[in-house]
Amino acid sequence: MMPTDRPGDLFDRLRENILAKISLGEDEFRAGAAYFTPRNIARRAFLLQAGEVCRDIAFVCQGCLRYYTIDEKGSEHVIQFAIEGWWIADLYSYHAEAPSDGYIDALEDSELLLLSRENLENLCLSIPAFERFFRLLIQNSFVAYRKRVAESLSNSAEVRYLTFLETYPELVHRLPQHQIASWLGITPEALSRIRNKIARRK
Amino acid sequence: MMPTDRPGDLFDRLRENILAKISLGEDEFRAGAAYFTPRNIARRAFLLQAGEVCRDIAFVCQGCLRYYTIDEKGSEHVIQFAIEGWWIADLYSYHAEAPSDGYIDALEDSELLLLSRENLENLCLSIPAFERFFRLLIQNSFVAYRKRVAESLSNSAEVRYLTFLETYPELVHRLPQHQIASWLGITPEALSRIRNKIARRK
DNA sequence: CGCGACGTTGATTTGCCTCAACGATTGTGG
DNA sequence: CCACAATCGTTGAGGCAAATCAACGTCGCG
Repeated sequence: MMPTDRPGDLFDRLRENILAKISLGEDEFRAGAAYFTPRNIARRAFLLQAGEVCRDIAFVCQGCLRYYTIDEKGSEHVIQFAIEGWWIADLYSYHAEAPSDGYIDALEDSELLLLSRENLENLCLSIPAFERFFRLLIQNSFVAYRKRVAESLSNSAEVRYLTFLETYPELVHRLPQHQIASWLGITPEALSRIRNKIARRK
Repeated sequence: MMPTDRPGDLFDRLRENILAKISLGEDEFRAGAAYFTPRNIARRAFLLQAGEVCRDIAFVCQGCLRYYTIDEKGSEHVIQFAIEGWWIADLYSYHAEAPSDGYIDALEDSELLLLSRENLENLCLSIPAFERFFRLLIQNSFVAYRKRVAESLSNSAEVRYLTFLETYPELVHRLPQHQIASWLGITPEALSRIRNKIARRK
């Protein structure tokens, strides 16, 4: 079904997300939305596995996904979470068409809008405002990762956890603790003790 | 002096850097180069200090700079180095026109080409190929930071140092060891012991 | 020359990991 | 619908990597 045929709830969230960064007429938005492909994905299912080329950028309409890597000892390391209103992909693999070194899977049943590389290309050509949107999107992601590097160089696990609580309050009660621990770069046991310590202080 | 008046050595490196990513006629390049301002900076001098707004992106023609933050205990943490052919700025501050939380200073006497925000804007408007160039630049930086996050989550200081050696061999003999230690997120003493250990192994 | 910057080495401490065991909850197949 | 397994969070004991604190040698430079 064409998005122009119905102002579907799926696309409402995309519209909101895009209009927050750039200004765009409803006609242009609908034309742009046509480049996206809706897709549902079940909890624990993979959107991307290491070795594959990342074919799509995913916009999360509903649900929760993560991008993570596995090291040579077999441990998972969460690089990114994505809930409603977030974008997720392995951008390196996506643009270079090179095999990804990580995995994207769903932590909850999720509804996505996918944008393939060819469609992104055409979308940006036909509606230049989208070029600007995606530049801003990458720019913001870049800044976020740089902050994370600075944070991890400067602070203890406890401080990093407190920063996480402040920065992503909507994630705290939604993610299993061991996933948060992985994102922080510590073990679940360590996070448990940190939480215990913080609770005792109050 | 206009860059069109002489094919100055300063701009040679910029040309090389840009042509490596996009294709551009010599006329367009010269027109673009006119938006840049040459600037020399002495060792230990600041290009940016915390609290200031980052006014320029710097392209390094010659020399070496670093971007770093200072935590509440007064310790420095190097986020990025930049030698010839690299770009450096606090992009967040630059685009948001918000006060920076870090410092950029010169580790060696350096020659730079500066690009202000207004000039970047005009440059991209007048020569669209530059818009693409800077998008690619940010994209690559983004990917590099993401790799660094993954690396720091997965590996010990020793492995991270070995990765640094492989990834930036041109930096190893040029930077003081305590700067490398700071970039790795360890103390100079720890790096000294790691180097000692590696040397003994061989 | 003398001072500051830099790298090294040693002794001690500490933050986090590892391994192990244990409840609580969830989910699933018989 | 229950029984059993798997998942998740917690707690304890012991170990290790890196921090901290301190001392010292070397070099380069004003």
